[in-house]
Amino acid sequence: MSDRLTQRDIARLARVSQTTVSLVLNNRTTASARIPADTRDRVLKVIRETGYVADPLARRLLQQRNQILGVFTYESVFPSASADFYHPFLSGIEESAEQLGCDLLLFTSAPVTDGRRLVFHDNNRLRIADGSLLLGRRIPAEELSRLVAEKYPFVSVGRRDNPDGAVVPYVGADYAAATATVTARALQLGHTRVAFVGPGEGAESSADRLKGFHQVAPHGLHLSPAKGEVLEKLLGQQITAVFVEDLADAAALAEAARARGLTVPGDLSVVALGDASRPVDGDDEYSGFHIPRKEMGRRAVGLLEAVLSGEETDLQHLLACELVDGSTLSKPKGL
Amino acid sequence: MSDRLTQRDIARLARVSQTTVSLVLNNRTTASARIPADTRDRVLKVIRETGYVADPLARRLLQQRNQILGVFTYESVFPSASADFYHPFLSGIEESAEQLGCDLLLFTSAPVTDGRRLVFHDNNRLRIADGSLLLGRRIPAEELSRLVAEKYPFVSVGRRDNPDGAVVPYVGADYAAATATVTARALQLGHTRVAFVGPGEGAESSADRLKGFHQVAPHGLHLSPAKGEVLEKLLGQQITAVFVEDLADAAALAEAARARGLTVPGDLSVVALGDASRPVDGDDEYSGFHIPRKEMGRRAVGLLEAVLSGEETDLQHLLACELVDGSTLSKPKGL
DNA sequence: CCGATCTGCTAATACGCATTACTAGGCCGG
DNA sequence: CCGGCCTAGTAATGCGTATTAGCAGATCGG
Repeated sequence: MSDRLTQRDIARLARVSQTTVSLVLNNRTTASARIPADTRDRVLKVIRETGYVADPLARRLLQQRNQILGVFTYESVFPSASADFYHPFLSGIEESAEQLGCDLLLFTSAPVTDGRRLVFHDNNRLRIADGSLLLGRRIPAEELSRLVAEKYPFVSVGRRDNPDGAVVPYVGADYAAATATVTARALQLGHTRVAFVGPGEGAESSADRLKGFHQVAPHGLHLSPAKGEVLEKLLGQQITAVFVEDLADAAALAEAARARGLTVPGDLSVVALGDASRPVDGDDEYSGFHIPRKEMGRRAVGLLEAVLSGEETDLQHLLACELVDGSTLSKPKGL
Repeated sequence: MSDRLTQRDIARLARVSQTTVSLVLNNRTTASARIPADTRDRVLKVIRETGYVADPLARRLLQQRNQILGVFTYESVFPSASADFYHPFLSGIEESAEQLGCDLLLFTSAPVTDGRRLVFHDNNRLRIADGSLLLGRRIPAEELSRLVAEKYPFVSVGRRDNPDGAVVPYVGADYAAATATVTARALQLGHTRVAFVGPGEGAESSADRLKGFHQVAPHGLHLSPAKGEVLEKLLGQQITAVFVEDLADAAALAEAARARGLTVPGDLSVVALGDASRPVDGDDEYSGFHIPRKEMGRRAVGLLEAVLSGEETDLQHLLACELVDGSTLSKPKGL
């Protein structure tokens, strides 16, 4: 068995030129080039007999695009711990990429330093892809501004602050609005002493949530993440409803409260401002909201495709979160 | 609009020829063509500044390496249901690819038909990658033999039967040995009426397990997967130990048995021949074995790399499964 | 019966890259 | 001062395909 068949081989066998083979293959029937039925049939017969298939590489070489979308994650793509959290994003991305007929290139070659990757290193291969999706809790502003400056087509999954002058394309979740909504609901139920638990800064997603919280509860307490002592402080301040950035932390907090003999939501309402970044056991349904992760992935691919095909569209999208009317938020005791 | 950069662009910017750019990029220092340090640096500087990367398609067209490994999954890469099952494979693949400095190309462009993908379709892009890893429960023999015939470098994750005459490179798990071992253990404990639950055919992984089972328990019962009526049959045949292909099915069976007032393992020992293909709740630790999934991923990448660099090695590897001495296998009642 | 139009096809080219062959200029030894 | 050899590159070519320009022969209109 010799090497791969080419159009030349087919041409030779059918006693026509390579051009004719190509024309027949692609069904080209322009004014300047037409192939009569009998010649066409002769070529098709040879193609059928040999099982010839055009080399996709040579084919794509002539076109501008590669049909490859890059996926750059600022943490590992398949980390065991946060796998469950990132999975829906990737799932949505895969789904849309499949519909577009694009392959996904995971930039695993980017060296990991201090647990995170950087797009820009000495051998960055970003340009292999037509454009890329950026994923991760936090993305350094320099990276974003450089990407914009170099006109590299990309879309961030998750809202990012614009570095000076540059517009960062993204498909994010509207954490601020969702947090404001659930906070307002708690106030309506009669809670007056409320607290926010989480970093509230650093990543945009954290800042947005805190912002939404303070919009509705300007004097609400803000504590950093969850150890036993957080519970102490909450109780010391007679907090009756707590809003936790990460569902996993929320679960830990609820657990700790119950371990101390408190009831949830009776003594303490616990609201989760998103999904779990690590596995959680127990089957409470936490009040709060879910991040539309799969949809974010899908829409990010859609936006990237729009950018790549030169369409003029809004580059920044916020999707609504899905509110969850769970079992961990109720009226405060005594009302 | 910054069109994609080419070597010509780099050449123009660095005031050299395209050839020189190519030579610098590939570190060619043959007798006939050498580039002095200052010219080289000038070119490299431009490359760094522009972030130029060679077009992988054009590169592959000339039979070079790309530092891209393909990942072809015969089911969706990120399916919600079996995510947990496939995750460790991908995790291992990612880890090794990262060490090799390779990116991963997920062939999401392959159209899904009847829930599965096929490598060979009219626009297959396999050759963009240097070589590929194949993943999935079942891979059609035609696909494998065609891959071998076309001399495409690939490694299957999971043992595959060789199609006629062809040798399929793989890194698999030794299901037969592991199943034989746990079956033997059950017999040692005194079980005499044992059954195997699962397809036992179709995929190599199923066949191997059944084979291992029958090696040790030639007259053991074989039932197809788990509904309520499976339990009926088991009880009707006075089975005391059952070996289930899928941990998820094992869990369902144990659940059903308990619902009927039986104890596990008292009345019925339940052995899981592998990991769960879908989420399972309950926190039993099932006796049986685990599939060394992450290691399989790692080793598959290693084997592919060896193949790509032309090393002569064994193309077929079986890894031992990790035996689990869980809580669902004990002596049969009355012993 | 001669130019114009049509028919059926092919030669040439381009895509981006790697590679081979080759050249122009400098240097050295004899 | 001439032939050989080294240096630092470049021109040319080919990979397999799609596309454009164009050519030879047939047909047709006037």
